[in-house]
Amino acid sequence: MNFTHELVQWYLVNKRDLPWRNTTDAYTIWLSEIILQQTRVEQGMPYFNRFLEKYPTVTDFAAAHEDEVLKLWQGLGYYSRGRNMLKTARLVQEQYHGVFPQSYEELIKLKGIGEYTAAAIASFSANEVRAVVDGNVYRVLARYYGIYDAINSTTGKKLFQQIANDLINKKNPALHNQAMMEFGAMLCKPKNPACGICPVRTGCVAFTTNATTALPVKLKTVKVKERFFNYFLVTDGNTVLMNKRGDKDIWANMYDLPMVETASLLPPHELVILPAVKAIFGPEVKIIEDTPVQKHILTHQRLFVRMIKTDAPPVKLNENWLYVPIENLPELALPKIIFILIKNIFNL
DNA sequence: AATCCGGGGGG
DNA sequence: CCCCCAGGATT
Repeated sequence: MNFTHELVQWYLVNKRDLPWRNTTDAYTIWLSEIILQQTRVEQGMPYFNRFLEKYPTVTDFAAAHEDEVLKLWQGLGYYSRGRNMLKTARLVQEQYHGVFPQSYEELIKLKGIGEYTAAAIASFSANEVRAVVDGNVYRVLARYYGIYDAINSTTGKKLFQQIANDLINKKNPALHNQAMMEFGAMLCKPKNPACGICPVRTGCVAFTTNATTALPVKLKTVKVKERFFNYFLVTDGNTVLMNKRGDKDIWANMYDLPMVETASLLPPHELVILPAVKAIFGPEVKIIEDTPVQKHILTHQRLFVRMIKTDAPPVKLNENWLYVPIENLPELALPKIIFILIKNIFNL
């Protein structure tokens, strides 16, 4: 038996029972694939179930409001996935009359669908012969063939895609793709791969040359920026002043609070004399409470977040600000760190 | 080609 | 602390 045939045999015995594997409905598969981008199966699973329950068809999804989608997406991260899903659902409703495309050529045109996702939906829903290359496949191929080209270089990506294209089983591409990914996720793991029980280890270059920890090769990690978010809690006990974020920075179109960003961590008494703060609250800002600074880690940023409670209403309201009744706070899509702060303050 | 976009889990 | 996760869009 050859390499890929062995992996399929391994898959048939060892596969997990995942809900999106029991359907060929392109909409359902699309839902799962977007949710699972850069996301572990265990983390995405509850979101998949909630989305499918709330939006059983793409027509239901297309009728949603963006605030509602982002709320449902809350906590999962990479929120552009949710925003792009709504755009795509509406386009599918309008231009495809609610019938989700199944062909790679149509899928690749849609927002939020790249090479991997188009190949995944096309193969799983219609058995189109398209090889998926995700993080698992990169790792399996790099190790088995001993490929040291970086998986995040342009030439590396093309090389791995080409190899995957050459390997794919034309009789059953869906099964082949599932097997490649599941094998990478369950056995040929990033750390401590289970080489001892691997059915293809004798043909694996990484195993026979003791190079599993060195493969795959990935180019430099980007440096992390530190940012300092000083939030202001303005509340009269009934409402809270909230801010709807713009579409440029992190957490696009989600809700947080009025905030002044500083280049370093300032003590409260230095913070309140900043021009940016005075422009909002006037010359005198009374600090009622100051929460401990919390560190919040993102992929490219380290956030230092604090919240200062004041009783004085702002002298000048930003156009993106609105007073929200406290009982309505659970309806807003909040970034994780804001959700935690709000929850602690109002015991929600 | 580089950079940005979250949050969680494992070692 | 560092790396990775069923990646994609933007510049």
